[in-house]
Amino acid sequence: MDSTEKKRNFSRKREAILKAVRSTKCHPTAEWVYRTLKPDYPDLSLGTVYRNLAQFKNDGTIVSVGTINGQERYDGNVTPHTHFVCSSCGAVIDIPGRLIDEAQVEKTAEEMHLRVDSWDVLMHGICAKCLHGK
Amino acid sequence: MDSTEKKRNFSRKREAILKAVRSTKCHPTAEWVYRTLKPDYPDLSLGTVYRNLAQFKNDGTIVSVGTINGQERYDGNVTPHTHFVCSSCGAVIDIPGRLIDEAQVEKTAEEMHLRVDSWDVLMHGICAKCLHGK
DNA sequence: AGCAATAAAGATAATTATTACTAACTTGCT
DNA sequence: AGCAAGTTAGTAATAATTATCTTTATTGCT
Ligand SMILES: [Mn+2]
Ligand SMILES: [Mn+2]
Ligand SMILES: [Zn+2]
Ligand SMILES: [Zn+2]
Repeated sequence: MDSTEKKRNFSRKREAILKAVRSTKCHPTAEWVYRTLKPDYPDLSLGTVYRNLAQFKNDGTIVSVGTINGQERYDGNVTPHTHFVCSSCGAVIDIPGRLIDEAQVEKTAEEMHLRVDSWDVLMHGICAKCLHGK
Repeated sequence: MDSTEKKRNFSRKREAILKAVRSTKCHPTAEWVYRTLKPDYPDLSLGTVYRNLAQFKNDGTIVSVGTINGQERYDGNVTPHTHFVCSSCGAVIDIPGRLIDEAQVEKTAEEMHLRVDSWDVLMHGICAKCLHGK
């Protein structure tokens, strides 16, 4: 048995939080998850959302896109893909594929004596909606 | 003349801040710049560092690597390159090259009706120093 | 079902990075 | 030197996230 593994009880709210993150493509913030669930879970606490998101991120159930405009953005889609961030409205949009040469990453890692666990590509620019005036 | 352009006076401290960012490969935080300059500029204020870094970033004089462990990391090297973040010690290390297929980015941008201004590749893992026990 | 052990949550306080404010000080120009 | 506009120090205010602590919920067992 692994001494680092922690027993985890079932939690209705934790399930709801995971479901909420997985239900959207908007790459939500903790705040978004909180606001979304609050009507159905009136006694939900923001701390609970933060705590569980951190937990899910920690064990790889969800992933973080990074901090955009001061807020961490999460993603329930853990299959590797690329992200685009709109500098105007802050939207985070999925781009299919990795756009990167995996073999070259491996080579670079070896050359520089690094252990590479993951990588992400973040594109910046203006989204279609913001480009079209409205 | 462009009405958006603002007159800017010379400032000894602003020059020092830029020089400090350019002098290192550590991808410093505002705090690091402040601590580094403080001995030579005893009345330097942290707000001044933040204000000028934001300004430099804004007009492209320096660039931001993103927010790592809650702190924005800057880079005086504006030629496109890749970054590696050590999950253990937080070091940000330069990786030469872009590792990405520029033509494919262009194609994707057009297909999805996005205007892509820039992109960065961020690798995560364990750095050489942390891998070797110490 | 009742119960003890412990995990999870709610409420709130604390922390931390960053931004805003304002009076005093510089700079660029005449 | 004298003025207008830009910049700073010092400090207060924000805002996201984390920690704490008490209460509640879940689990495994009798
Ligand atoms: Mn995504
Ligand atoms: Mn760099
Ligand atoms: Zn947009
Ligand atoms: Zn390291």
